[in-house]
Amino acid sequence: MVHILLIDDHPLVTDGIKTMLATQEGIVVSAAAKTAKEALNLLEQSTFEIILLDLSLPDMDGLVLCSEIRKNNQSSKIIALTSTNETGIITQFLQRGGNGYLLKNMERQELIEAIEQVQLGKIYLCKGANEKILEQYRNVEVATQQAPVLTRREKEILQLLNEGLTGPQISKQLFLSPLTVETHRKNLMQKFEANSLQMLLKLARQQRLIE
Amino acid sequence: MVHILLIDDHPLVTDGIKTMLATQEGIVVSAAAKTAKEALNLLEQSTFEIILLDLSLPDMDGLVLCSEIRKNNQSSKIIALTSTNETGIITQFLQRGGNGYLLKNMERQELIEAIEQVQLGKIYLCKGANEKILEQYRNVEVATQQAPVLTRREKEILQLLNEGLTGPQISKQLFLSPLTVETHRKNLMQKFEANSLQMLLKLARQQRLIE
DNA sequence: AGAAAATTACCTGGATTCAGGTAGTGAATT
DNA sequence: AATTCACTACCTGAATCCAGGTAATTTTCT
Repeated sequence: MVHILLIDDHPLVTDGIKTMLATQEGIVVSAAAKTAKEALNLLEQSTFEIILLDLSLPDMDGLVLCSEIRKNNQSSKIIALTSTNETGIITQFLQRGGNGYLLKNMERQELIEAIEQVQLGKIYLCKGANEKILEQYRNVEVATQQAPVLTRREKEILQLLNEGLTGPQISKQLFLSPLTVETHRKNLMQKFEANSLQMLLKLARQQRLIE
Repeated sequence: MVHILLIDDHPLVTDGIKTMLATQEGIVVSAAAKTAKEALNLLEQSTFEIILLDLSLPDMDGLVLCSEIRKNNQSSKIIALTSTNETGIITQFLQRGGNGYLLKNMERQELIEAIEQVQLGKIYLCKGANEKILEQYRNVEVATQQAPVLTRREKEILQLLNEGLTGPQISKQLFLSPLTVETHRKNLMQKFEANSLQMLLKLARQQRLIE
């Protein structure tokens, strides 16, 4: 049996969802909260496989609540309920460990599909949200030149440079001479035709070699 | 009637797809090419609503061919056919103007669904590809601390630093003393608690203040 | 086995960054 | 009128980066 916690301050929405799921076998709305505080209390007492979370709550930002829930609970699947598709919200929600994103005017069938998908460990986004995410890729300019071929060591050092480490710090981490790290850095910059570390990282990022 | 150009050097695949679509009303495979060269020739002579493109061709990288096709043709919808789901390939394909991404072992139903979706101007990704894209969002850590408040000048300099300019280069561009730029850089690093330029840019990027 | 590529390490010297200050000017706020 | 903030500019000294090399050892490929 899949147990659901419903977090929303609009009775209309909670009633609607309860009705949608009433006839569905294997799924039961076993608790409902009108505020973030209430929800966190409920989560201390019991566990739920699915959490349906309205992102606009009276007492706390829904995104923050999502992070809070994730802090103490890695297993529950969190599905956001919102009224609008906004790229920034969607990406932030995903970053905070959300599993699904639905508009409140969804169909019954979509809700059930979403619950099933996230149960399987997948991410479910409603059509609009999915498209917003994909659109982001369109506006990135294509790297004009070929990405240079890097050796294993070079990739490794590029990675560490990108994490903000300095040459000497890297040399300690990899048990290498600082001079060796510098040689690799120099070769990287030559391959990318960069003349500063920032430029190197910027170019490598454009080629999707890091981050 | 939807006209399809099929670009693939494996007879098995082209035959399979032709068979899949033979019984489908409103869709016809009206040309097939085994190489990129052939494909480009065909595209000079006629236009196609849909282009099914194998990304591993003998004479040209499929991604490059995708860009080539888009250069002279904004209206055709390009659907990639591949054997593997690789994040880098998927994102690059989308950036180069691709519209759909399918694995070669797809079902007939999925192929038709994909063709319909891209015809409507949407992007169709096979399940695996969609998941790869979404996974990317997971690995971005959420900014833990508050973004510091920056002054106008600081934002400006942060921006230029991010573009890969060095302190002295910025000073020339803004008609400032190099020492002044350095002061701003120093203040920025203090505000972000960074101890290197890369770290500063990394943190600022996490806070979505740049890029 | 031999060639090519990768990895390691060093040298020199100039440029830039980093960290710790101080200080004057102008604009906005209280 | 006094204070705060942003912007400007400077000083010192150490650390790091950048650019141009050379060179020995190991790994990888043919």
